[in-house]
Amino acid sequence: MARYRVGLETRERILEATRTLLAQDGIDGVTLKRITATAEVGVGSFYNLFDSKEAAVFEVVRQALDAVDPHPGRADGDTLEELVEAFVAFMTGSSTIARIYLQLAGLGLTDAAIASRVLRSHRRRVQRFAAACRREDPSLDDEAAREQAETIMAALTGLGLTALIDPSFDMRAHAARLVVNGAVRRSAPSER
Amino acid sequence: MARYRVGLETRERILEATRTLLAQDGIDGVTLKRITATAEVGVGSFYNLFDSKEAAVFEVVRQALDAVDPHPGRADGDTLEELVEAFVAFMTGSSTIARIYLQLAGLGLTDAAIASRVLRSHRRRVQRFAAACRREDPSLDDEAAREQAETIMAALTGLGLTALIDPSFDMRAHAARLVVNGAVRRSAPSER
DNA sequence: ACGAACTTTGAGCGGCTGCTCAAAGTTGAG
DNA sequence: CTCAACTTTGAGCAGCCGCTCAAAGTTCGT
Repeated sequence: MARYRVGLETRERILEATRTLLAQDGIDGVTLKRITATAEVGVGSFYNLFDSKEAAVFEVVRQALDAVDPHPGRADGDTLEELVEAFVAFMTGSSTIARIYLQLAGLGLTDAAIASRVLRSHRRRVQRFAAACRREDPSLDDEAAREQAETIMAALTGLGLTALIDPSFDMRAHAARLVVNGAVRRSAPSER
Repeated sequence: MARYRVGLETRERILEATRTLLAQDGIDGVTLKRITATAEVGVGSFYNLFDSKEAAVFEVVRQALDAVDPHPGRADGDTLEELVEAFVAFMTGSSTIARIYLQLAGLGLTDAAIASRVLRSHRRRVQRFAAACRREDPSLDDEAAREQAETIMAALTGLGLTALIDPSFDMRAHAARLVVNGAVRRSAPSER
């Protein structure tokens, strides 16, 4: 849509404004008026570059979901520690985007379109974690590795949510406990 | 506000309608028109019984938060298994209320008023879990028990979120793994 | 420097929002 | 049965929402 340099810059300003407002005030705080005011752009310019308000929000959200994965290029290689650390860093460091990510997951509870986007990214991440689990403990079969990955990821998500709501919560310490003697211990004794 | 029998019944119908809509369509799906239409009540009647739309939503939400605690009367006594099972049952069983609960946590990310309500209920629950942890393993000091409780609760919240978004996710199995050989194992070896 | 392609602008549209209020109807204690 | 207290009703208000469009301005290959 944007072909000239100025158009692309305006597009970036709009996305940046949308991202800021999403993180600051949540999905309800994002109105067209506020986006265009923050981006210092006329309402018409917005519709030159995006089909709808929803389109801009989705674009921000897509970028947010992508940002959760460390080393997206490296096909295989991240260790479990790296993956966990990357997730913790994402939650505690770039809390702006993390807030969007978690609020999105919440919205997925009642919006099927959002849910499918969240789930797709979630499943991709489960695979990365599962692969790391198998590298850590080759005796695991595919299914066990996947289950272990689901558990650790769900736990990390919950820890992140708590950390963002409660500033005094030390997510890194709790995540470390999970990994060292928690759900993803190296040699799972697991008797049923 | 409501003093006559009919008034109380209308109040209940409104709360029920609000609860249903909140769970079905999320916070954005709840409009005054839809509430009053679902409850089969005039708009004016609504404002006889509630100060604002927000007041009705908060009331539903308060009830939802209270519903997370099992045996609220029993001052001390629930075992860790009971607490975990109650949380799992809440998430998988009464998914209507569970959805409200989790979406509320998401909203707490950007709304300070909601955050403080969520945090208060969260902290109360941490105390119950921590007490259960100490009963399980009396060698724990207060601080260690609290941290263990925070970890297991955050993990359970994350598992619940995943379970509500992904219907194929078996929350009970994953929660069991957490408790049996996970974050809350009975004798914490914990070397740093 | 020309001029087609691209970008900017904001008043205004239709629609939905939460909410008010005066008039009519219902309840239930005495 | 009486009647004050309580409840119901919905048209309508002010205000915000996402969005359109025609006119004016800017960019940049030629």
